[in-house]
Amino acid sequence: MSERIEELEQRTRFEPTEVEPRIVEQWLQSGLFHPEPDGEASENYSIAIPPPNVTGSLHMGHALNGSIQDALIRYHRMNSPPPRRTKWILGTDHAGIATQAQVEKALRTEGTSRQEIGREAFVERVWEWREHYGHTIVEQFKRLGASCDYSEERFTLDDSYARAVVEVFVRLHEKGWIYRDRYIVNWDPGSRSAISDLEVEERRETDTLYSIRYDVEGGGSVTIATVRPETMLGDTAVAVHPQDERYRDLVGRTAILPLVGRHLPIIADEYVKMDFGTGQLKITPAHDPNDFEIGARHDLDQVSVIGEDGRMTAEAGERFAGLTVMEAREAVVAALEEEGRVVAREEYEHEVPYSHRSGQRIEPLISLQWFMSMDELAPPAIEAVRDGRVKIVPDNHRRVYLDWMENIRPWCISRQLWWGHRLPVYYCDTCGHVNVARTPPEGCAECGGHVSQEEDVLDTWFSSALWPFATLGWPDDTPELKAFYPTNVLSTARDILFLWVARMIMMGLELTGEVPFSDVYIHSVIQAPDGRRMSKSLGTGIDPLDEIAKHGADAVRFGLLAMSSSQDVRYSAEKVQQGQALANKLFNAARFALTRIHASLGERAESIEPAAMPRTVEDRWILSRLSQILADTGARIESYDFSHAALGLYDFVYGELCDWYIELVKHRLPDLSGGLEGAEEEERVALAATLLYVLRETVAMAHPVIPFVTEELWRYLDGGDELLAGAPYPRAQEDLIDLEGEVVLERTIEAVTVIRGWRDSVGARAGLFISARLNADCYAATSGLLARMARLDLSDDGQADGAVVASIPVPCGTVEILSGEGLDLGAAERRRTAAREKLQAEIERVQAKLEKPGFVERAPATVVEGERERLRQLGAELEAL
RNA sequence: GGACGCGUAGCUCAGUGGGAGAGCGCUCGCUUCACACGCGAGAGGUCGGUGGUUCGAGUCCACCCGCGCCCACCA
Repeated sequence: MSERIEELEQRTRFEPTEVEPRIVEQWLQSGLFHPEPDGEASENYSIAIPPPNVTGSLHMGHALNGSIQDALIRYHRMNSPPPRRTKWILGTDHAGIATQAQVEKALRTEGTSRQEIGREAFVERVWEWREHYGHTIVEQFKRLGASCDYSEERFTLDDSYARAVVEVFVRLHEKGWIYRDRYIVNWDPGSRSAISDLEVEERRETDTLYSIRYDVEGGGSVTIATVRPETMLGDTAVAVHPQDERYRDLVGRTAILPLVGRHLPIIADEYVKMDFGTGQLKITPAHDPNDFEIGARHDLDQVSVIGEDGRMTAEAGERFAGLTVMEAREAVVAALEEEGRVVAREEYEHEVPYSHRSGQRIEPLISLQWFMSMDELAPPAIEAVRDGRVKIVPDNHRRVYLDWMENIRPWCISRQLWWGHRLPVYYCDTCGHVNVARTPPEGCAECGGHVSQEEDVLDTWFSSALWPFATLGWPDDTPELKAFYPTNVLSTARDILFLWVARMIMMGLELTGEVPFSDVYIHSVIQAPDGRRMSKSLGTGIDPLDEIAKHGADAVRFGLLAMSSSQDVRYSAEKVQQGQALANKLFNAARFALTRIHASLGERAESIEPAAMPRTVEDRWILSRLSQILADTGARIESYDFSHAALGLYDFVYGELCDWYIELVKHRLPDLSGGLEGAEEEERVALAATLLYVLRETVAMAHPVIPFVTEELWRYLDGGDELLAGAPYPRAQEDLIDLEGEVVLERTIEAVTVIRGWRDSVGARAGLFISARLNADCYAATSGLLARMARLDLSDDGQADGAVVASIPVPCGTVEILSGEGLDLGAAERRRTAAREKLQAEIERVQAKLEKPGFVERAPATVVEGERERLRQLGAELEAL
């Protein structure tokens, strides 16, 4: 036996920690993950990874999406013709707010702050941070076995990427779609920046709803309700509904704002609900998005009483200026109480906006920001999804996408941060002209005066929106772009469908004229085992790297794919264990086959080529099953049905290959002992070739799901130097499908199961005191397999000795169990009775069905005949007992 | 207020209008010469509820109950 096989024989289990680092190294050395940029995108396959935050580390979502994308990439790489140009575009996102927050936190522990060290030093610090922590997650992707193109790692702040960002900004500004405006925005006091609508999260909270009486000039009063009394300081009107009979007389008159004394026009606007509260509404254009709109319609003043620091401004008046919003609320209520203006207060449950980034409560306020209009960008992106150029899987998300896109609003793209792409906007210090330019201008285009660049940076999602093409060298017409753009699929979780996916589609169409990907696959969100959100702060997080260390990357990948579905799922440790078991099982099956073949054929074993050479019914069966699972697995991966792809592999390896096929053929490969006859040797060689063939195809088939164990086994099964990652994906062989062979084997399996059950129930020891007799058909059909599998002294009709203890009907005929010494016949009788009762009940059920009025007339003939046949069979079985 | 989705074995979940499934857990038995990350056997389900369509419903329809999630400008 060769050294290689001897060494393999010693390894009784698959040890991921030993194997994985070695295999990763081989893959990286091979260059297989880096395709040369040749050909057209239509003939190549590519995926752009959703770029993880540069300072992030691998969490369960990355691990799942990594497993999904890698399964797709590996499958398509194996399926593409050499040189297998399949590219998984890799890179990280600078993640403005998140990264800045981390570095700020670090600065705080050093007792300083970004304000203290200044912008330049701060940005310097962030780059250092990035150098230090920015590659962690990429290394972690390697541990998962992700076959990204590591040789070309992108970063959304790289110079070339920044060029793309500036180009886009300038182009869209020239078109008039990017503009500057004073508008009410979601102000996040936590990050001291505006954030987009999508970064706001509504939380249900209970507050006090105050009813406050404002006097009306010339007599009378209005009563308004608010949960935010502090904002009354910024009221500039009171509104009622134009059709509201009760208040018709009030419209046009003037209310007096308590505490402040400001004169508030009483206006009519259809926004006001007549049936809610008093039907009288205070209008605060500077601190409420609705009021802002109403204010615009009626040309009302905007009085900003809350500042960007979350404190009351001077405009709030001396008594309140400088107070926090909450302090101001108390103070305002107290002051109003004093004047006797609070007429009611009640508990009130409502939605309160919070920043998704900082967790702080959003302060809507008016601010000068940059916006991107969606009016021209959205329609083509809607059309692309409507007409199927972009397919969203599963398709129930299609509607969600379309609904959102059809009601899309301008996007606030400026952020008051330091970490990110600074807007390519240069304000003239002299004339105030706004210069927008690809390169910093020498001076103002209007007056030649000195210019200063905009302080704000762009929303991170602005640069992310360009990801599929900016990573490939756009705006230049590079070979990479030609070879890999558009990409094939974008795989992500639901939560960034609008934030990112929709924007990529819009930007892709506008800037490249093509959809950035043809499929969007929306995968599950993995929750903690108890159903809560998986999060570090809740303590519900499970670290995928811990799981990889414990169970191996194959196990984690298998588990994640197996548990994923079209909806959110709870993390299942069992599925990971199942994956670990599968990797080990496959390893041992291959190990056994290889060592047994060598033991059985000696030198000859070295020269056996894997090939389908069926000699027996079980050979025909496994080849047939193999061909079908090959077709199924490919189809499942292509249709993003990863769960069934993974579980189907498990079922095949366990339920068919190992439990039955290998068990069935063991005896045909006895240890090399005594002389080998020529014919006998040829039979063994044929079996060895078939067994190796089945294993090789199985291993290759499973590679996209469990790449490590399969790559490890490949060198034993293929014989060449080629890595499995670069080998062709096995194809289903139509001519090996053999339904007749399958039927015979399934019958055999049923018979064996029955006999084993008997032996188990009577407590007989293996092979002792029990034998069985088959009728002739049954015996012939199974070619004696039954005997070996059931470890019985088995004979065909009338040949075995002993009294008949039981006749067991199996699909191919009847098995008679013959007694021997030591049988517990009482147990046998009990079992027989139970079986009889079960059969009787089943017969009655089927009879009732057949006798039911209308069944015979209306049900399809095949169904009726099937039921009758079943009844006959059940009757025969009962008879036999 | 709208949209989408989910209630199937103790747990996590598959399930195509015609005989209720898997993994794990549980019980019993196996140191059977690949694998105890293993092998064999078994227990355990009024398929959330009520109606309807159908010869036939876990599957289709309606309503109800419970749960999740997304969108949304009612103070």
